[in-house]
Amino acid sequence: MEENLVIVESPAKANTISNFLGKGFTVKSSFGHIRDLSKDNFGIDIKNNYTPVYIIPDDKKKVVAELKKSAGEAATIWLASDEDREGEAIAWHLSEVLKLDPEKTQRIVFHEITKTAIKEAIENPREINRNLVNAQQARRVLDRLVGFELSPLLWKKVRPALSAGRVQSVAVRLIAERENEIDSFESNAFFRISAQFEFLDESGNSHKFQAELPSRLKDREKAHEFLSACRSAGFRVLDVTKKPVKKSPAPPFITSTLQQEASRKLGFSVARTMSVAQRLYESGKITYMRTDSVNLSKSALAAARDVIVEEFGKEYSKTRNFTTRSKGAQEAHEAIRPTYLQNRSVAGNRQEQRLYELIWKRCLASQMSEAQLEKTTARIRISTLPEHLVATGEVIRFDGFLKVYMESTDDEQGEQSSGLLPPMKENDDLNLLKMEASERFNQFPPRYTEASLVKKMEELGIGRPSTYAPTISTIQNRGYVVKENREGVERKYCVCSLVGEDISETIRTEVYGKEKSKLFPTDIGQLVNDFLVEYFSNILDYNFTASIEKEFDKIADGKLEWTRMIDKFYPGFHGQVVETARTSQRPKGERILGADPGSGRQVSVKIGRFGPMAQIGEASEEEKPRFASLLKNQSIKTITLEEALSLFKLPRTIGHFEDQEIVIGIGKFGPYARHAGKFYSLEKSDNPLSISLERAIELIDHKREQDKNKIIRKFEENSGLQILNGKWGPYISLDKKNFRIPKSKKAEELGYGDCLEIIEKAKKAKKKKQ
DNA sequence: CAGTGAGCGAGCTTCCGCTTGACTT
Repeated sequence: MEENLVIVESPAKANTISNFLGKGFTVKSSFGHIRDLSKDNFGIDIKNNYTPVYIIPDDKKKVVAELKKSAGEAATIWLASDEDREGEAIAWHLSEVLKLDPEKTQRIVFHEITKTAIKEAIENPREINRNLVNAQQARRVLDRLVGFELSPLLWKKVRPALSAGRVQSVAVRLIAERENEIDSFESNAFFRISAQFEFLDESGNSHKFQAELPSRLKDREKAHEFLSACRSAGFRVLDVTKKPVKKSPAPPFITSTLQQEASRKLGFSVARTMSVAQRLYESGKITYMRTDSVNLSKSALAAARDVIVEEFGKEYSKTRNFTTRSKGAQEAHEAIRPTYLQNRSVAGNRQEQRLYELIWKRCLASQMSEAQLEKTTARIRISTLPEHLVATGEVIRFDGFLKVYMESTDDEQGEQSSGLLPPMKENDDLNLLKMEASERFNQFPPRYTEASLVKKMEELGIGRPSTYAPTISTIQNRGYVVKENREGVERKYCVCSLVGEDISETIRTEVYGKEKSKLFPTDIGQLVNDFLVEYFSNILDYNFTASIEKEFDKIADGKLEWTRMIDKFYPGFHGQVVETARTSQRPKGERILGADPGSGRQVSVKIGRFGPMAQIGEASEEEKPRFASLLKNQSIKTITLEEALSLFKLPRTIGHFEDQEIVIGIGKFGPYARHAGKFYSLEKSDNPLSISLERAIELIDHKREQDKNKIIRKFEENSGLQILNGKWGPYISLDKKNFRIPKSKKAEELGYGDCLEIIEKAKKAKKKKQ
């Protein structure tokens, strides 16, 4: 009989700890929470003082059974879940579900997975903190009440299967409001002056450098005035100042910063980052990847120091302890770092290697010296004008942490780093080579990327390291938000230049507004957001989470009873829901675009039962209205009358191919081309209103080619049986029912009998399950 | 599997945070 059973949350952690503890200890994992609220009747007995009704979900029954068995065989059970609200709740649920004897049960915590930390934890056990558990119950119950009251209201008022919640609805709000800001943004033009100078040093060597006018000029006229005044001017150095600047490294990664940097530097989505990190964690290469703490263990600090001194020298090492700045942080784990800092790279696929290297660099850099820079500023006097031009240069005196890592920013127009300025001094004369006044425009506020949304959510204290990626998936799956690229738009701008005595003007073009992997609200997202903000401004408030977190803290401190807190919130909120259900109009987001030139009837767009649609005429009129769905990339907010009218031109015949006509239309699955009774989906870049016959034929040929490759084998014995190539590899299809091929078998080598055997087995297995 | 947009009513959807595999056509 094993003497000790230790229960942690993650199986990978269980493995590591097991090695530290050795004989006499069995370490098992709970795989996170083992119980949750039932889905029936909120899982809360509201009338009975909000008593939670907990159940063990089906996929956790096996784990629980195993833990029960092990617990029964152990003399002492050590509950070693994380030291935060959720972890404490997990410990409590374990003690309840496993019916643990308090005499035999110990609660322990550790923040880092090292032998000393664990030994220390075992020597200092404590009891389960019921106040902390109650804070978690309050959190859980409140989220359930909000989510399960608001979502059905949306089913009733907007569309089935929608959802709303404390976290996701605020995330959607951020994106919707940013889009509104961009819509109402007015771009102003102005002019910027830049000049290229030549400086001749004492030996007569020529140095060229760039200087700028710090202020903007209002318009083209002012730009011309400025250049004219400079035509016959002399230029002289007014003064040169040098200033040392220090740059410090960023703290090591936590979940949110890892997601941001992997997005900027590697182009990973947040979900990709988390799944690659998970693999690195499971193979023991990095510490836990869902964390909000920037803390590093003592052993990691020592290892970092050793590696830095060895690789770069003593002067590059500077041990630092970072403090966590985000508010809601619970700090149950270390920062994300390599388990062995001496490993600069690891085995694995390309993505794993790149992410690991990023983590290694960031962690190491955090323990390195500041970079020392010298910033030089030269002011240049213009003999004919009171304004000064300014040239700046920056040189690195000591690179420090920059040797391994530089944090990126979300700014798309990065500052151009200027190098060293020429060795000029006060009153030196300069030759003007060229001066330009270039038209610029102020930028609309940036749209969110997945990663910058995570950053914003973290600032607001909304969501947790374990939920950032799933939340972002949810709001996309519900159709509130889409991640898209946008083509930029060409814009002309004016450049006036002064060379010698001549002032000339040219018009150039640039592309602006190009977007890559940005989050856009959909029509339904905007509609739902407007509705929720109107009727539930308290829940959608950006500070809602922060203010209830304060209450949870009071509960955790034993100063507030959790059911009292819920009772202060729920009756009012429930009344709000009932009242909104009774009084609010079904929101349609209708917009009237104008009149149909043909019939004079009203043309409008709105959200219908099946999504955004355009409509000619009104339901009240004698003649029935005509309807057409909007295209995927069109929106109720921005569609024009002309665009709406052209939707009614579908379906249309665009020509003939193989003696049959090709008809373009929009169906259940989007735009299609129909030919000889078969349908061919148009691609995203194809516009159904303007697609050419050639392109449509290309799509048909392509599809035919694909279908040819799809079939791996056919059988004479039965034409309904085929081996096909699918998204997840080969599979067997029998009369449109599909069956998996066991991994041990090769698809090409399967005979008719083999297929039937596989099908029979699959059918039997299915019966058994039921 | 590609034409929908009236209204009714069955029965379904849904939250946030902890964790991983199982599994899809």
